[in-house]
Amino acid sequence: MESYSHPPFNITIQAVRTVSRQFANTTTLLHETIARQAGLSPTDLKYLELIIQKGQMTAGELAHLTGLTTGAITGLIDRLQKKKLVKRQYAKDDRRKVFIVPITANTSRILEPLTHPQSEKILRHLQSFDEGELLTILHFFNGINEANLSAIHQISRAKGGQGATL
Amino acid sequence: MESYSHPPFNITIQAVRTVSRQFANTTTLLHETIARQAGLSPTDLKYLELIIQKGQMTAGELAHLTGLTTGAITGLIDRLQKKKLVKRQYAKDDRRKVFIVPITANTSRILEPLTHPQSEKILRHLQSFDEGELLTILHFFNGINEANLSAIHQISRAKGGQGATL
DNA sequence: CTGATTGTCTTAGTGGCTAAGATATGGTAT
DNA sequence: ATACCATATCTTAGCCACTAAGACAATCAG
Repeated sequence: MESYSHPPFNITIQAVRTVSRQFANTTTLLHETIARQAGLSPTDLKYLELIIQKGQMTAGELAHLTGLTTGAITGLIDRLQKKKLVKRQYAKDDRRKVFIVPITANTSRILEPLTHPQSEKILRHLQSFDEGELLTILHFFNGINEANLSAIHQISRAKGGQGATL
Repeated sequence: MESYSHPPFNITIQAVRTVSRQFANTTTLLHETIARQAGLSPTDLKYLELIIQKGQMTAGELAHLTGLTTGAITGLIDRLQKKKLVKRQYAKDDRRKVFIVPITANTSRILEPLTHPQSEKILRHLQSFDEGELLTILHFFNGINEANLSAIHQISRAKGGQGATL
């Protein structure tokens, strides 16, 4: 009887759904905690990370990417600039455009102490899996991400289709 | 001697980190999309889900759980009550206390059409894994969640220790 | 019964958001 | 060049959820 040593399949599936939801929750909460500790709002940190990840971009591109209005972007840049985490750089070829340039060194100095221990812990956890297991996890995430993106697209399309394009 | 470098291994680990971050992002974005489509703010939906998940509770308990002030909770309940998604129920034994009772039927009617297709898709994805693979995924999530919670606790403790207890 | 405590609501003030329009630059047709 | 329209960002007014502080009502302790 394998049911002695193995929980029923459906129960395991339900367990995965539960812990993956918890993962989203704890990850969001950790992000907010880090932001508050870094003296930023959660959204400001989120968009700062986006700027760093995508590299320098214009205010308009960021507005489109985040789904925020240009007015909100102006305020966002103002706040980040005051903290020396980004700077405005006016384009030479088109002086209307303003590039938002991340000052990565300053951001790292603030964030790294907060994230480093956690990052190491997760690395060790990941190293406890073998290559095949990691590929399973990778495959799991890829499927969910694909489903999430298509659901976002589909639901947005149903009615007022505006929002972030992250 | 550092020659035991498995070339693909570190790359796979990095890939898992990337897709798990994307998972958090797409999940959050999907949640916001669903909320907007349901006529709720993302935070209102988040807290409504919490009320449903934990079952009925008093306003003060919700305030403690979410990290919001009691004033914010009053506003939250007002908004959800106006939409008939929760109701206030004054405790018999202590008439200061107000229980927030979720009206699950109304919430389901609004949310289910939005979430059902996605839920089915994810179920099918999960069913494509065998039991052992699901247990691997489960183990992965459990480790991360534990690390996240301890990091939240540790970072919060470092300075102003206030926030949600979700 | 009195005074302190508890649980929720109310009020005033703050901050980030949107919508709309101002400002400045760039592109195009004549 | 000139006039005109388009584009990119900033500015302004108003909104809404939040916090902080305190009001109010119910409960508890001596």
